[in-house]
Formats: sequence, structure tokens, C-alpha cells
Amino acid sequence: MAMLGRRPVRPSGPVTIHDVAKAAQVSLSTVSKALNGTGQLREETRDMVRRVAEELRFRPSEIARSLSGRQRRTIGLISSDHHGRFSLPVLEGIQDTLDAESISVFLCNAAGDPERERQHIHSLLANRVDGIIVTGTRATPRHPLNLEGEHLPVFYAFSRVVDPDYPCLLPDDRGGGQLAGEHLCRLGRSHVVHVTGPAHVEAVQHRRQGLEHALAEHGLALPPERVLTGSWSEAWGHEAVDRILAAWPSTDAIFCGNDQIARGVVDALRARGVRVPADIAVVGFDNWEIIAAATRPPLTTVDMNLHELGRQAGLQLLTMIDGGEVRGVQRLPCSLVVRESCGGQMSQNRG
Amino acid sequence: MAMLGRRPVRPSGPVTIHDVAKAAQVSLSTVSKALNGTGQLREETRDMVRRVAEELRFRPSEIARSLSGRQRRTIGLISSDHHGRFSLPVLEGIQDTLDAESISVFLCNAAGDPERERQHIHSLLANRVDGIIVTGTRATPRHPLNLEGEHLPVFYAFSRVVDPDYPCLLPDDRGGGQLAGEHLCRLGRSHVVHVTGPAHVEAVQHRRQGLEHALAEHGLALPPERVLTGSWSEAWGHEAVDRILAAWPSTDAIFCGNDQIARGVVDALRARGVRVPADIAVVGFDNWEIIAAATRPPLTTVDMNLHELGRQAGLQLLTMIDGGEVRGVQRLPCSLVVRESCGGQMSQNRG
DNA sequence: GCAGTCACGGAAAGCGTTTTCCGTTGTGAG
DNA sequence: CTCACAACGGAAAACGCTTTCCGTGACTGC
Repeated sequence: MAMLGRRPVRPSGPVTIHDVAKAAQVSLSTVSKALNGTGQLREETRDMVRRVAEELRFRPSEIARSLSGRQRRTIGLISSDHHGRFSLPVLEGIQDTLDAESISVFLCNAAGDPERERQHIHSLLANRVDGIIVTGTRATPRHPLNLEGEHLPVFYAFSRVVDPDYPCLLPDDRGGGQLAGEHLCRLGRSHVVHVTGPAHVEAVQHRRQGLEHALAEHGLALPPERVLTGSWSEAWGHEAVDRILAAWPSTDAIFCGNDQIARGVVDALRARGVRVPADIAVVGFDNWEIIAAATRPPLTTVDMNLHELGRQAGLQLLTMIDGGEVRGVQRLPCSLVVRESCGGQMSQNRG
Repeated sequence: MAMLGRRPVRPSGPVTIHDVAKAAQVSLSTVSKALNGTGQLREETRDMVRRVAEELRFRPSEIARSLSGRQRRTIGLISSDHHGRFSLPVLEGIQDTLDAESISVFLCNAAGDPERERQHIHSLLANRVDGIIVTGTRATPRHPLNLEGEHLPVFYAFSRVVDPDYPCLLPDDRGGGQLAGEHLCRLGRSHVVHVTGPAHVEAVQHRRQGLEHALAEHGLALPPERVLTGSWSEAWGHEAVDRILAAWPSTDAIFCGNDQIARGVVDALRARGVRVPADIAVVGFDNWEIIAAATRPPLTTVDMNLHELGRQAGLQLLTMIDGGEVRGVQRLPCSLVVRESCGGQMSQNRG
């Protein structure tokens, strides 16, 4: 009356390699070899073991594997960003790379708290991760990770370290600014104003330099007073428009430090009866879809390719883990996403 | 001439318990006991061992620990959301809970791809996690995780499962709609229109029901034709305003299904010279800071408390891991964030 | 002074893998 | 028919820790 069939019995916990060995009537080592494709076994044996293992739903314990010296195939990801506007695409890019290599990720959110960060690092070290990626805000450069004396590859993605020797990948803000400037010049605009974020932020300075460079190549100057620094908000965009219209009525283009400012600028211009792009062209920065696409007209803006940045960060860490040398600040090119706030691409011959 | 000092020598890799034992001149087991507070040791011995361990920067391998039967103290987090507008706060809430318990998190981004999800689950199982939290979009109910026959606690946070028996935590959308409705009623508004997202979405239905309920309690009806369903976009907000002003000029309040719609509505109203909130009060949903606060006037809106939702999801999973019974759909109350789009709280006696 | 108790700390057996090293067996050649 | 040599697969050590079980020595009480 009892079930006497060959239903696999699993008394306690997951199937181990022992269970497989017993079921397949071979030794432990044979199972291991069969499943890992190592050693010298008849193909026949291999297949048999494989079949049994599958039937038993054997799933080798990664823990046990890592213990016996293999690579851990796990990395740590420390994020200091809580707002997450930028972290998320980066994070996804990183995962893309690591997924492809079947590497697991320990996620740690330090939330800017040094004590919490310390604990997370401790935990990562205790878990013997193969490497660490740090990501988060880059507004202010951070100190390098304190690895408690351990040696471990660390890569900084979208995160600036005080010492420029540490391997890190950042968007090419200068290039981004340049893209915007060139686009405006190509469209024949010549009275450009730059409305941007806090003056002390590195990205703000770089974007401005890029713009300046592009304008210069077209024989145009960007006088310092036409660079308005403020906060990263729509409200600042509105305020800036007041000043611009009052001070320089001949303005025909505004490059904004981010999309929120750009949205404020566009809204304010519309409210004042200034046509975008006919009277004034506007370029944003970030390509924050939800804002850029909803603006009326939709924003032409610079995209930092954060997903790609994450992907490459992942690759670089892998390189480091494999013993490769990676150092210093690298910059990933931005790209320009053309929507309607500068006029169609059709008119690009007009300049 | 050689350095004969007692500089701790670390020939290869991390310090092990052996190294500590040797340095402290005691046995392995004594070190383990001293460091874990188990066994019977003189406080003196304990201290001594502790000191040596610290000096050597001994960091017990979590891997080895988990192998020898202890709890793994690690969970998996499967996220199917790539946009991440909602995942992020949830995710942070979860981490808050788990950090407090020193539990590590394996992050997996399935990105909606079943094959990728399968691989991640496999990896989590192989890593012997203690439990799994699934989070992501809830627009359409998902199938339960396929655990390959393994038994493991799984909790669904902000993610709907087809079978309502699975343990899951969702925002109380109905309650949220009710909050909005009550707020409007209290402010004396009586001609309410509801502009919301796709009709088939559960949250859309619930929010509408909540609104209806609140109105009913104040003797007001919400005729079906005054519920306008569309997309979750600003553009839809604009369009809806056209219809509303044409069809029901006496409208004095609009409850929007999310903040993007609300923003579109407010912008459109302003463009048509309708004053917000004087003529029409507007309530949003989501409390998406970046939109709600930047709208002019800033949006009064419903907050789903996603961070708290994540926190509680973490706690629930811990309960399950500890053997507790958790089942069925639970709802977390929303709260109302009052800004300016309905008028100040001052005027609440006006009704 | 002697047995009986403790307090202490060491030896060793796991935990689930991989990997190295050997002992079989079967084959072909001499 | 024996020998050498592959080819195959098993035994056992190792990975770094926890934990159980014991052996020691020092203390108590008589």
C-alpha cells in the first residue's frame, strides 16, 4: 500500500553530490567530474551521471564550491545614491554585463552613511566577493573605499574619487556640452545663454566648457555673465528666463544644465509668449524621458548613456578581477537626442 | 638582517581561523568559541583571542560559516521592473529592514525576461538563500516564482500574483482614492471628475472605487462618464481638460490617477485661464516629488509609502523565514500629502 | 588526603564541493 | 602468455569554519 515507486526521497534539505553518487552508483569524484566536464570519464558514464543528477534536481551548492578554492563569481555593488534617478540605469547596465557572465551581485545601499558603508564592506569581504563596484552621486568626490587592508579590485562607476588614479568611469560632460553647442550652431543660433546647476559641481563646469568650446569653433563667445548658475530645478528655469528676457532680448538659444531646468525654461518661455523653437531653441541634459518627452515641445537633450556606462563599468571590473590593469578617470561619450525644442533636423542647413 | 619582528605575515589570501589559533597559541575550536561567545572559556582567554583576531584583521569567511550548517543570512531580490520609478523606494525599504538584521541581498534584475528570471532563481537556489522577495510592476499579475521544486519562502512586494493566496503586500489604492475624495469633499468641492490611467489596471479600478466611496459618504455621486480613462501621461491630462471644460463647465475638482496626468491637467487648466485651486482643485497620485513639487501650483497628492512598503515586506519575509505563516494579499495604507493644488488647509472649514 | 565536580580548552567530525593521486581493468604488442 | 600502458573511476585530502565530545587540571567537601 505504501508508495514503493522510485520516487526520489529527499529526507532533509537540498540534494547533495552524495545523493547523486549513491543514486548513480558511482563515487563522489566521478559525479563531480562528470558534471564539470573534467577528468577522464567515458562519455557514457558522464551522460548517465548527468541524467541522474537532473532527475534528482541536483543543484551544486555554490557555497561549497567557493569554499574549495574556486572563484566566487560574486561581486559587491555599493550604491550611495538614494534618489536613484541616475543609479538605476547604471545599475541595470552593470547587471547586464554580469548576468552574461553568470556573476551574482550583492547589493548594498550605503545611503551616504559611512558607518553603514563600513558594515557593508565588511560583509562583502566576509563573503569573499571577487570585486566591488561603487556607484552613486558624483556631485562631490568621495574618498576611496576602505578595504580594511584587504586587496580587492574596486571600480567606481558614475562616482568620483578624490584621487584621480582610482579606476573610474564618468560621462563625458564636456563632450555633452559640446554636442549641445554644435547642434545649436549648426541650426544657426548665435546668441546662446547657458542656464545650469550649482557652480561648484564639476559636471556643471565641464558642460559649460564643452559649450564654450563648440561656440568658439564657430567664432562665437560665451561671456561669463551669460552662464547662469543656480539649482537643478524647474523653478530656477523659470527665474532664469525672467532674467534672460530682460537682459538679452536677442537670445535665440538656451542650453540648460539638466532637463528639469530646461522644462522650467520652456514652460516659462511659453507663458511669456516666446515660441520654442522658432524664437528660442532649448537644449536640455540627461534625457530624462519622463520630463524631456512630456515637455511641450519635447526636449532635444543630451543623453549620458548611463546604461552603457554601467555595462562598461562591469566589463572593466571583470578585467581587473582577471588581473588586468585599469586606472584613472575614463569618460564615456554622451549622445544628442533630437526632439523638437530646437527645430527639426531638417533645418540644419540653415546655418 | 631580515625583519624578525612580529609583523603579521600573510602569505596567501585572507587570514583564517588557523592563523589566529596559531598566533594566539590556542586551538581552532577555542578561537571559534571565543569569537562567537559560545562554549566555556575564561573571559580572559576570550579577550586575548579577540585581541589577536583583531590584530590580524581576521574576518571569518561567511562562506565557510554557511557551509557548516548555519543560517545563510542572505536573501534574493528579484526585480522585474526596469523603469524603476516605483521599485527604487521599495528596494530601499527592503534594504533598511535587512541591513538592520545584517542580512545580505543578492540583486537580480529579470527585466521581464522569463529565461533570465529562471537563471536568477537557479543561481539563488544554488547560493542557498534563505528567502526571496519579488518586486516590480503590478500592472499585470504575474505567475508565482518557479522554485524548481525547492521549498523556500517567497514574498511579493508591490507585485501581484495571479493566485491571491501568495503572500504579497500592495498599496491600498482604494484607501488612497478615498483619501483624495474626502479631502476634496472637506474642502467643499462637489463637482468632481476623475482622470486616470488604463481602465483594465487594477489600481485604476481601486482608486476610482475609493473616490466613489468617499463622495458617496458626502451624498455625491460619481457618474461613470465622469471617469476618464487613458494613459499615464501628461498629454492625456491635457486632452482630458479639453473634454472636461467642454462637457462640464461647473467642474470644481479633478482627481488624477497619477501625478503625470495631474501635471498635464494643471498645466492645461492654467493655459486656459482656469485658476488652480480657486476654480478647480486638483489631486494627484504617487507623490512623485520631482513632478508634484515642480507643478505650479505644487500638487496635493496621494503617497503610497513605498519605502515603508519595502520595509514591511522585508519584515514579512523574515517572519516567513523564521517559520511564521504569512499568506494572502495585504494592503498598506496610503497618505495624503497636502501642497497647494487644492487650496491651503486653512480653507477646510469652508465646506 | 581522596573522590567527585567543574571549568576549561583540545581533538576530531562534519558541512558539500573540487582535485590530486592511485589502483584497477582492459587492451595491444612482443 | 606476459608486460606495458592507457583509460577509467575511486579514496582521500583540502577548503574554513562550527560543534560535539572528551581529557585534563584545579577545586570543593568530607
